[in-house]
Amino acid sequence: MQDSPIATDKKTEIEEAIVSGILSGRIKPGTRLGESQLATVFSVSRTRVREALMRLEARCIVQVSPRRGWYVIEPSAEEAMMVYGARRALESGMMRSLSALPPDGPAILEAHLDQERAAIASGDRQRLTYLMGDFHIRIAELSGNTVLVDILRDLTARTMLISLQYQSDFHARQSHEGHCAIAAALIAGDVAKAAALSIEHLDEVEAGLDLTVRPDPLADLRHSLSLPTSRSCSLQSAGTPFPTNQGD
Amino acid sequence: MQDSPIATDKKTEIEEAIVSGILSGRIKPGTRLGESQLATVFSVSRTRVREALMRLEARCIVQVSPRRGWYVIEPSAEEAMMVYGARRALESGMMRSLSALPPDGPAILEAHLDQERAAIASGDRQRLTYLMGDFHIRIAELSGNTVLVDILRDLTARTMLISLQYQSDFHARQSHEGHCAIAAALIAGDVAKAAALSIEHLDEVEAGLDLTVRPDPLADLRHSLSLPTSRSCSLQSAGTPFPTNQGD
DNA sequence: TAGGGCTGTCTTGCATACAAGAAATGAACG
DNA sequence: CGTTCATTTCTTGTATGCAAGACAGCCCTA
Repeated sequence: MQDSPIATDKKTEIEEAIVSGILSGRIKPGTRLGESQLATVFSVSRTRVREALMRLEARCIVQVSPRRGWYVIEPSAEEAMMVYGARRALESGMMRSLSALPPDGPAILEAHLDQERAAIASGDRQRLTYLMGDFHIRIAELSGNTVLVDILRDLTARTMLISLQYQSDFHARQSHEGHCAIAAALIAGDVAKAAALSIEHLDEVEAGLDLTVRPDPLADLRHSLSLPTSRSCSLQSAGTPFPTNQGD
Repeated sequence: MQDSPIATDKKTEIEEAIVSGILSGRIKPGTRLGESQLATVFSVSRTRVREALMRLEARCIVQVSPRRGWYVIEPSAEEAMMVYGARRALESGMMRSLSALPPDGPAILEAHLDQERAAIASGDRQRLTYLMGDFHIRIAELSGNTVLVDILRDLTARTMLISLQYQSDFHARQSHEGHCAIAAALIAGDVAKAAALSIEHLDEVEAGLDLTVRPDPLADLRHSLSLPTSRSCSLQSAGTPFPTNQGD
């Protein structure tokens, strides 16, 4: 039951399924999201699929090319830098506001870090990817501010797309250590240090990207040729085109 | 030209018109937004209206009550505090990242402050309301980070709804002075001071609200009775139900 | 008069049909 | 063989129709 994640109400089912796919790295930037295909997969009419896609478009997660199709956003280098910039501003500011951690805060952080360690040990990369992004959301949750959580959730989804597009290799251990340092500072109550570490951490992750070279300079051309992106997207023709139940 | 603002593409026309109405205070929290009415006003079918409303729902600006109707969000006191909290985190973090202002930054800030002064002098409250929120967006624009701008734009719209619902009286002069101080610190290059002033400024504005008393404790009840909110919303029966062209 | 149920009306929810456009295909032609 | 143009197919864009539900008003009853 933990596969079809949360399984919220009918209304946001499709939206959440797509976001979940992105968050766990199953759906890549540039993936085509055909209305009819999704309608078939979810056994609904195009109307509801469109509504979900519209909402995702408002969240800057998908994009429609008029009369051509819906595609998961392929963030440009500029957009990538801006997303990281926004996260630096938001998260550092958030840290500074976290002077009083809730009583169970340390335990929550420790539990999450344990999960990260377990994922590293087991080599479950999809889960690790998800956890790495989720750490920051965990912290936002500690603030008790759901507005902050929602904003950060969207930024995390976009970050995931950026990583998939520009990250040459994933320094899981380095990221994990960054998380540990931030958590330690927070638990120690040193919010200024936590803020500084957050900026540093995001800088590191951003530095791990290769933004100077476009990962797929022929992306536009490929689109005109209707080739998915660089590799197959598996949404196009596979028997189970939308593996929402994959992963943990 | 500043009335029907931007008048972007056909696709976001309805959405932007509603947001613009909120930003200038013409549309109040709790206002009912009937699909058919909007469809008539914009001379389109309900389909496109629904799409616009869905996008606005994703931005936490409107809300649908199943089979009853769409309403502009009436932020709860909790949500109000969280929005201000998010803005404090975001804006203070943003200030600290603004070490290098663009060359025309000071001029832009001064020009905006002049507009605020002019609006105060002329007593054009609608325009003043709009400008007060827009100041913060101006600063985000100085960062050159459109991601930040978009996030702050949505938060500003929500802030506007909060103000309309909870602000007993509008201390325009005090807010203006806060803006002046922030601008001065930014121009002087003292980002830490600008960050501190931002938090202070938002605290002041939040303190100006009356969050302890629900402005309309019977809101839910009224809804069940299908009375708009507390007063008439003018969208229901007026001849020109949706005055998008009103205001400056 | 107060309460309960029925019915009419108005709303959104959702599916479907068709229009409009883009891109791929293939044929004709130089 | 390469190019151009018509056609065919596939996609989204938009409107419309009908179903489902909520609410208001009314009548009926006790």
